[in-house]
Amino acid sequence: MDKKYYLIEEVAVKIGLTKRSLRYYEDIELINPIRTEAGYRLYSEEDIEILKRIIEIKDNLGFSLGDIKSMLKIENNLEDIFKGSARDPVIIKDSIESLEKQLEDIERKEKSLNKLKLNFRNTIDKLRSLNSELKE
Amino acid sequence: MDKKYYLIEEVAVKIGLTKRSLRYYEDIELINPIRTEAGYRLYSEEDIEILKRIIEIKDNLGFSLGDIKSMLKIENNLEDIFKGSARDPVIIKDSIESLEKQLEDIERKEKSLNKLKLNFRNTIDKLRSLNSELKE
DNA sequence: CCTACTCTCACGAGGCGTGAGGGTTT
DNA sequence: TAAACCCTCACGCCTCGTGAGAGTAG
Repeated sequence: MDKKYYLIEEVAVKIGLTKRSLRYYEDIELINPIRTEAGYRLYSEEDIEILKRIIEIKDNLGFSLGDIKSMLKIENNLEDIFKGSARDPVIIKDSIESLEKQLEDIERKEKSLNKLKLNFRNTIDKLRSLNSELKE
Repeated sequence: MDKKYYLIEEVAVKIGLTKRSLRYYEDIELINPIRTEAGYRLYSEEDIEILKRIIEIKDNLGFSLGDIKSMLKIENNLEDIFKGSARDPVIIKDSIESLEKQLEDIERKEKSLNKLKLNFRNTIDKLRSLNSELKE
């Protein structure tokens, strides 16, 4: 099971961030690529998937890199739990609660977004029919 | 048809912004309350509704005040169109296009949000069943 | 006279990076 | 030697405000 790894430049090109930003994302602990002996960053496929998710969540939704960092942290906790290394019921309970809170947040967003969407659709429809009226 | 108007302090309390922010929102042309002779801001019920929407869109969705400003501007254009004072087909066409672009944006957001939601739900479910397993 | 309003100038925190410069690896 | 990497320090821009101070209205 040998893995493929990528240097920072390849990753930058692949996902459309600057190398500088990739280093920055590491500074703020969003991502943690392994290193060569000499200290060169080596990004795994998995790292790249995470980066793509980060970009999607950041660009398409209203989340800051800080928000995303907490999400990822929770995910890491979960991995530990599922792996069996952290089956403390208290931790599990806390995790569930934390996730539920975030889920509520998401659902609130969804509601607002839906309202906005209907609003837009409505207006577009009205405009369209006005447009065809005028053409008659 | 006499309207009710509110001074800045009342509005601030009512909707949970500072007076300072309300003035700021006016600076950046999000809102435009009328004034008394002496220059005091007078907010109408309608202004307050707009402010509430601004807050919802800003807090619950990922939109900046700048984004919101463009949305409101488009809405104003639309009012003119519907009132019949701007029935230029070109303007109508442009408005439709602009709205469609924003709608696409919203739909993209919706998709990402939905993905995120499913992800969260899934994880919560897994955690819950793990939790009840452990209790046996 | 006190309070609420007006304005303007300026500052500030947080988010998201970027640039330069000097050193090391391939 | 050139190109790609490393690090650190510092700066910059944008957003979203906030604070202070001086003047006017009720």
